[in-house]
Amino acid sequence: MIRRPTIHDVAAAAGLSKSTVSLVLQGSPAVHANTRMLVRKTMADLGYVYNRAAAGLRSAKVGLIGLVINDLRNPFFTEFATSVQMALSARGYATVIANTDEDPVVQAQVIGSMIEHGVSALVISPTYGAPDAFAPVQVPTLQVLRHLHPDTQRFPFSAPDFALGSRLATQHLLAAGARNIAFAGGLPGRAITVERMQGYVDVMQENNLSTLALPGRASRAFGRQVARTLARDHGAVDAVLCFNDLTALGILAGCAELGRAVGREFRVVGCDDIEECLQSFPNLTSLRCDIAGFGCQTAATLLDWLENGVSPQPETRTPISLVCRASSP
Amino acid sequence: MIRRPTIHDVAAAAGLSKSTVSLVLQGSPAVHANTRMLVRKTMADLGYVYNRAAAGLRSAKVGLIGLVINDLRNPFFTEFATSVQMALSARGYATVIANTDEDPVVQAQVIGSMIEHGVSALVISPTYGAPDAFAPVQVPTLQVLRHLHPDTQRFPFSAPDFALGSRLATQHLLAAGARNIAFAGGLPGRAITVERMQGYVDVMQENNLSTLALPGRASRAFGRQVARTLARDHGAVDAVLCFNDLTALGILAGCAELGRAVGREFRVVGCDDIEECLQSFPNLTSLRCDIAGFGCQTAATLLDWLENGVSPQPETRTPISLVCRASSP
DNA sequence: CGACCAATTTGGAACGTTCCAGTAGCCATT
DNA sequence: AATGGCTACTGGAACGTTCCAAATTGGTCG
Repeated sequence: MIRRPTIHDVAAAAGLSKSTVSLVLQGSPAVHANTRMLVRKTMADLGYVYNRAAAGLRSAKVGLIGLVINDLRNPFFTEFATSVQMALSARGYATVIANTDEDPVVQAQVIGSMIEHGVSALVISPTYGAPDAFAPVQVPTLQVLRHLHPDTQRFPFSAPDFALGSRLATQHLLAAGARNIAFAGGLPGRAITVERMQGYVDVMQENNLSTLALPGRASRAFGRQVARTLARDHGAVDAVLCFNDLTALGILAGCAELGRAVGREFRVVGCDDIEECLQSFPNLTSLRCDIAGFGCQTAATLLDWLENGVSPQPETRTPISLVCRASSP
Repeated sequence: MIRRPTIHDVAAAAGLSKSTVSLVLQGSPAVHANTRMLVRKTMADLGYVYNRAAAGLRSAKVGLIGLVINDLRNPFFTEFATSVQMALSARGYATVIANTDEDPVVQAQVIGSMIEHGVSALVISPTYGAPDAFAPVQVPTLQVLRHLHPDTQRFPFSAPDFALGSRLATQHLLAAGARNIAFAGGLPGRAITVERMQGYVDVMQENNLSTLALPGRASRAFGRQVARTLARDHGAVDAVLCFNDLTALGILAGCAELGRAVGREFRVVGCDDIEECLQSFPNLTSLRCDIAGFGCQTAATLLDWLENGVSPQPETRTPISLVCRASSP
């Protein structure tokens, strides 16, 4: 493995000074077009590659952005992470992605490591139970999807408007004729659970209907279990609104297993509108929050902050809409 | 945002030289225990954070590892990527993850960007159609899951033994009584498709049975379409072996839609054994390749190469086993 | 007491870039 | 012919580490 050529080698080969080569790298208009071309050609000939670490040392910006995700295996977060990463990549930034698996210890470690690597900014979808996770952070940081740190001035927060979403979904179910609507999934006590339930609770109360919450891990396995629980203990329930699509898809699987039809008699609505909603049977009604768009927007906001100093709004809510499909006709 | 303290500041505050502080940082046994403690304490007091970029400049190793994935949205690859990342993270390396979305242009760009960032090594699950993608790579690089670059001496290859897997699956279906077995999914002509079909084709020929291939994108949507095609045009087919689990799950959804029972009369087998196999209805028989374990092993192999100079085998195949579930009793 | 040794600590030169304060050359203006 | 103002380029100091050779300390031995 031979030493890779540096700016000096390029300069020497082109008969110029390293400063001129550096200017070319930065696209400075001060260098003559001919010189620029000569430098470019020399670089290509020598197989020169830019060393960002060295550049960052001097200019204190490395073009690296950290993305910390609490559960990367969940397709909702995968979609978010990939869209952020691809948007950043298109703007010339590299993304360090890390999965914390909802573990505060891992999260602290990962954030520390990213800071050591000199990331210019962070996007964090935090794990609960680690309120001090943001403590060591000095760089611009966005908290997304989950509102953990109270100081949204320092750590602007953005997420889809889940409360509105569950309101829309509940109204839709009522309009379709359902009366005994349950809410399934979401660990009890967590802010995100409260938020995703909010609209449901409000609308049910406005209509003097009683609520039924079945809290639990927002997974397929739990959804499947919910299908059984409902069939056994809550025969009157005629619709379920779910914390997320995974739970809803689990319920669909559970109903298939029990031989229970989903549709007119028993309606299921998910949340997030992951791609699979279109591929399940029956197709799943869901709340579309355009997570890919949300990811792109997150990337854009961050770069605007980083490059142009435009401070983001302390709190942003993006729109959410209901996509009606066969699981709740 | 104030300048963060450096090794010099720590040294000054502790009344020592920067060299001593550096030695402490590297855990050198040459420094006295008391001195070490003093330095540690001073660092904590000042809120010192290590600057890896600067260190890497001198020592030419940054502790960054690049992970390039062709389709991060596919749960199979997500599982792989997260397990690699978490294994590396546990050993103190940070991981730059990028999704190429099967786009050779994006792939070339992200590999270039990673090299600029000075990654110490790369793990690439490559996109087809970009045979020169590895050209600019000077660092230790593993190609995983897909065999693209022929020079496995330079770019060692490892993957589960898919050909063996499809052999096992086909034998299982034959033993269960199926005779008209189709193979669904996988883009025609690609090495990975040929490989995943290999065992199927071999076993069918050994038994003088004719094969039926239904090539296509290995997605849920395609699987669903396959279910329709089979019902309409190939009534005699009594079992399907799939390129991957997504295709198989799509078939399950398609069958549910058509009201066709999956089980004794019509058997479905997937490949990869993603988590969802246990949550589908009916539960999906699949080929377990322990992708999480494969990810950990990949990380271990890479670090062994990087840290101890142990060159990996040019080609490694990891075991694969059949997990029999309700979709093919 | 001087020499020698081991255990610690230290100063300065890298590493590959950017940034700043120039310099050189050229042309137009006085 | 001197001055000023461009444009294009340049030399050297910085950035925060690591690495190496060398210096310092405190013993021990003859």
